[in-house]
Amino acid sequence: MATSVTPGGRPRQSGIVTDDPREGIITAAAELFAEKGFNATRMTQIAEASGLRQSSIYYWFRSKDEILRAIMDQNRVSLTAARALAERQEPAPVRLYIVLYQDVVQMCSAPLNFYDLEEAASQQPDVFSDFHNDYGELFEKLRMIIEDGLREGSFRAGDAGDFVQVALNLNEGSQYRFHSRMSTMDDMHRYAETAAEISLRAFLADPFQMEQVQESARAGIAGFRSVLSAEMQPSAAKADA
Amino acid sequence: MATSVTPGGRPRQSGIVTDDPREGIITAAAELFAEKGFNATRMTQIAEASGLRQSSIYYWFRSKDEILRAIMDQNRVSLTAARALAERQEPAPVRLYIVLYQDVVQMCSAPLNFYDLEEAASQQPDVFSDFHNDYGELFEKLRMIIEDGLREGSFRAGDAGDFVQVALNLNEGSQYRFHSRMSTMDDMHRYAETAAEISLRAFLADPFQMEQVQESARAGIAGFRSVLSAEMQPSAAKADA
DNA sequence: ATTATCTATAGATCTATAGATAATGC
DNA sequence: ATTATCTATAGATCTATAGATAATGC
Repeated sequence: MATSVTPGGRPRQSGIVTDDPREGIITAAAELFAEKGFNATRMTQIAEASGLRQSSIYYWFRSKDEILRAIMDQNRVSLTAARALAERQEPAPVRLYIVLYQDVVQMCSAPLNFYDLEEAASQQPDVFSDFHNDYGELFEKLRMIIEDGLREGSFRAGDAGDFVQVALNLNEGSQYRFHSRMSTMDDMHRYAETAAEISLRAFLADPFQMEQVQESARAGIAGFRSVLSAEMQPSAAKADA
Repeated sequence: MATSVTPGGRPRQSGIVTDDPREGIITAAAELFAEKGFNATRMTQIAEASGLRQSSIYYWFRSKDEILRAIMDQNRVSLTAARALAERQEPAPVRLYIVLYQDVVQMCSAPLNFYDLEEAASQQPDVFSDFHNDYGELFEKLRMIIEDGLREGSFRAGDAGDFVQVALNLNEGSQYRFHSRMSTMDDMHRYAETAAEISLRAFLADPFQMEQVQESARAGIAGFRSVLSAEMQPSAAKADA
């Protein structure tokens, strides 16, 4: 019902023709949200960017929030990585590095500023309930990995929950920076490595093992991309209800 | 002109009497901004909280932004600590720890979410120009301390600018967390120590010296409070122009 | 006369709805 | 008849201004 291949309808004033108006709106909105933030983006701007008049957006989406919701669905949190890694055999530090790295990459390259999402989620708990669930699950998975590491003796003594909290605060602070002043993909990946490294150095029982950890993690990430991209693509496969 | 001791004027509908309405508005606004953020706080709410009608605020402040500005002036960034420590004799790691710790404490206990301030500053560069200046200066002072440490050999090799960036991202991500879910003063200080420790562990050439660094830093912070409170109180001394 | 408040409202801005209109396909 | 757009605008919300009003002090 959503996706249509030109069955009719009044032509657009702008002349722009599209296979999938819904998708076009999502793309345009995502870009604008990334640039200005959700609240500061106007429906008029989204409409203009997708070649429609303001009110025509409401033919495809019930509200501005529903657009946010749709974008969010396309950008599932870095849970995928965390789920897969939580129960793997590799040493805890390597698993932790991979998840933290992926988390930064995912948040930085997502169209939405994490804090904006969080705000929307707390203002409308019903519509965005899975946001909190996902966040909670990510937190728990990270905690599990850290507890594994504590048991193995690869992390220094400390409260696992505190470790998770600090690492996530660093990641979130990082994505905020990257969202407000954009830079290249390459810089982003470099930075994601730095951020993951910082957390790990701070947690490792023997920080001098950092290089080994990083090396294994890099290998892991490379071998992991296939798994991730396989699980992350349902956005392309979904259309109508 | 601002401060007045009841010289007349129409009585308030609320009955509430104040020595210094301006100050009352600032306090009420600060609390609301902290709770809901700047944009989500309404002039009506500020008015209600200070016992006035909405439009009466405009007798004391030209605009909502001017209230923000006034609050900001009372809460000078943690530059004070950075300035004082940048040129001290103590080892670089100790100085870095102290500044990072103070930075977290200051931002977490400030009425304003740092990111809100930053947004206001970038939307109105003229009114908030010193915000960017201060941020730049803090960044530079931190870089200097880290470069000192690199020269001394107390930090592992790396780009000083990257170190500063990561440490600040962690601190800012932390203050955001503390601003959205409030907790006790005690928790905050404990957390500030954790955050400073994380950055230091990640930067130290020999992470096993962390305990010594922390011990010296704690002593330094204690002996430092007098200096800080002496320099931080001009907010009390300022009244009219 | 001066000061500090009040009430009322202009004016700006934005989301969302109502109802008209211009295509297609039957 | 159905679909997808359009134009027009209601309705909500918020900041800021205009002008009236109620105190004080001279």
